Amino acid sequence: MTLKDVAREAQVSTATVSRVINGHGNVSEATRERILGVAERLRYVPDSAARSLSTGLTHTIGVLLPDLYGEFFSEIIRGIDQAARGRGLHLLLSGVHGSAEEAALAIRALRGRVDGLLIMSPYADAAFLAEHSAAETPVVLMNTPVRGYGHSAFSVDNRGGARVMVSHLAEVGHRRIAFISGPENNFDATERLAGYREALRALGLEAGERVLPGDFSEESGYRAAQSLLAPQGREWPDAVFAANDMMALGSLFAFNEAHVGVPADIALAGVDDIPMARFVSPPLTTVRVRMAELGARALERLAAAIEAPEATPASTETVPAELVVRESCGARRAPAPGRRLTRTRSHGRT
Amino acid sequence: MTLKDVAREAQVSTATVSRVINGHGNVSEATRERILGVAERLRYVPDSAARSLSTGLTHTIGVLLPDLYGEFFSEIIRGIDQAARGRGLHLLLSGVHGSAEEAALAIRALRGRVDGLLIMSPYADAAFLAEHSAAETPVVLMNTPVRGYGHSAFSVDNRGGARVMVSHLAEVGHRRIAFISGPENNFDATERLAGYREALRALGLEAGERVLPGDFSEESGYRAAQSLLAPQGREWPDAVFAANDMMALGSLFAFNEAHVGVPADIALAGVDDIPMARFVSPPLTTVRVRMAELGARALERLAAAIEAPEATPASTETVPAELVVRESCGARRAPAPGRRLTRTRSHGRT
DNA sequence: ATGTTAGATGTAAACGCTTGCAAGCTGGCC
DNA sequence: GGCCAGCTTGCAAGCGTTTACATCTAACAT
Repeated sequence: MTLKDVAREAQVSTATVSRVINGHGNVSEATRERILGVAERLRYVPDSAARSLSTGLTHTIGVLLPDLYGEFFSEIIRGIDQAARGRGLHLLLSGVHGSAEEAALAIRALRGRVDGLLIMSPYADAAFLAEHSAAETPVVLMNTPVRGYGHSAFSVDNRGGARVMVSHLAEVGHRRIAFISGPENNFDATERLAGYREALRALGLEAGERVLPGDFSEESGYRAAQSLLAPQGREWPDAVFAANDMMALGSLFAFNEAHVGVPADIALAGVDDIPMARFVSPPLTTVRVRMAELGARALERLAAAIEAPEATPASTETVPAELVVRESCGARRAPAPGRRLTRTRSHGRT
Repeated sequence: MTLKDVAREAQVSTATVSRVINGHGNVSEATRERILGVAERLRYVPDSAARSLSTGLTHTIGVLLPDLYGEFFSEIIRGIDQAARGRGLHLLLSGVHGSAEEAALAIRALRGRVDGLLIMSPYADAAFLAEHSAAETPVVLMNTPVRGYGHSAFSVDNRGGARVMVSHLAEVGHRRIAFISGPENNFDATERLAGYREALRALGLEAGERVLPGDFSEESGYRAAQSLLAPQGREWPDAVFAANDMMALGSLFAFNEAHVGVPADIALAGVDDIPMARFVSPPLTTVRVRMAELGARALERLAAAIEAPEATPASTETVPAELVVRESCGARRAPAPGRRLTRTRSHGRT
């Protein structure tokens, strides 16, 4: 069923049908209704490929993510989808796992398929985009190190989040605050580390600075905590701030094993607010980053840039991170009432 | 940069360029290389809208999911993406939140944009599809109650998984096995319930049958467990099998609160193997459903149906569910070594 | 009665690509 | 030398829409 069929059946030209379908004016009420009737009867649905070819618009935006795995990205996608739905846009998803080359390929393959690109990839710097994406395609970057190169960018305020956490720990009374860092080449990780250092400086706590290597894995957090407890004579810190929750959990395991009380003996905090953070014992104080919001806002901006490129100059925005205070940092004297996992008395059969 | 530009520059017709770009034979090596050179120099990238219009192929498949939220769907998407990437297919994602109407709209909007549809939606029954999707568009259903209506379908073996779990619980020695059910109108939930009942029957344990209402929420699991413990005179079951892990966790909380030892006093099991299942104490015995695999297989089938519709009759397949034995069911006498949350001695400040 | 105008509709080109068919060319064969 | 086969290339007609422009109609002003 094409436009032509409808036109023939309704005894009008394709132009008129097109006008009716697209709600352009200048069609008499009588014909409009006749055409609508025929279209309905014939179950006519416009072919979007043809439409795209003709108008140059796809009403689709490409989403490039480093991976489609896990809570983190599903949150972003959720935010993007919600915003896209509101604007009648479709989402073309592409998970770029490995190399820059793969990312380049993905971008190329999206050419002509999308009106704009939402990119989250460590490779997406200005040069890369200039090289691989069509100049006229609006691009919005998410959480990339690059800034101000003609593309809008949205980032989570990792640095600010880390600062707030350190301030909080200090406020609760901790002076020597250690940090378990993330992968060295990871943007989030380096920002969090920078925030940690900045805060220490601002609070005059540099003396207590101590950075332990980590790679965001639970395992690395576990090892970092162990190394902290190792009897090398050096004093334990008052608090351990892990660059993400998984490492904080790893540390928690290590502390538990060593019978080091959290937060009694050492306070603990992480970043991300993964679902598990609420469930462990003690519940983990952390920093919440609203990935869905980031996704939604990035899409909004991209949509604006598509509609009015001139009116939408490139900008860099930051999504705030919020402090989530639970018990692991020692701020709360009393544990939350009731339902917590480690209310468990040691059960049988051990 | 269009085909035409390349053709002009290379002094050949657009037909020849097209043949080279698409790797069709019958082009002399000399021209081929010249054209490739020009295309490279001009940074020519074929416009996919035009290509789609001409060939009727989009190399894109539409994915309709009930929601984009959470671990569950991100797993499916990951599986689909991986398989799609392997076949050079793109993914057009659509989260259908609410009504059947919304789903219909989404399907319509995808018309002409995709070569096939991967649908997971309670509304996607045969009549619905006949009504809203183009007859010539292959459709593969995921986890829907509908079967055998001309569309391929993939489901998780919820029923089998539940049976296996019950058998396992019985094997470990539990006779009275209670079940916390999921929402009544949920396909997964009803299948799991059916599996539970079947297994009970098969094992001659009907006497111990006891079904408690639940709705997949942690809260409902908590309440179910409480009602189980309520001193109404009725005996506790030996084991509680929750239709999903979240409810099992809720139950665990309730048992902990009541100082009922798991698995010493009551065994516990769930379904889903959510990440947290490994981390709680005792680690939760559960049934793992490989959603990524389901997604990947569904996509493979859809791709096959697109390439050779005739050679790919509709079929219904089931992705197996695996038993994951941890400690909550009482099967393991000794807890896993080392790193478990509740090794924690009760820490200070409580 | 004629010119003017605005609204309704049609005509046809364009969007960028693919592909069936035709045409040109080469060399080999009788 | 003529013919055929086979390879290379070009021509041009689509694919389904949109849209600038042209045309037509009727009402209205003069």
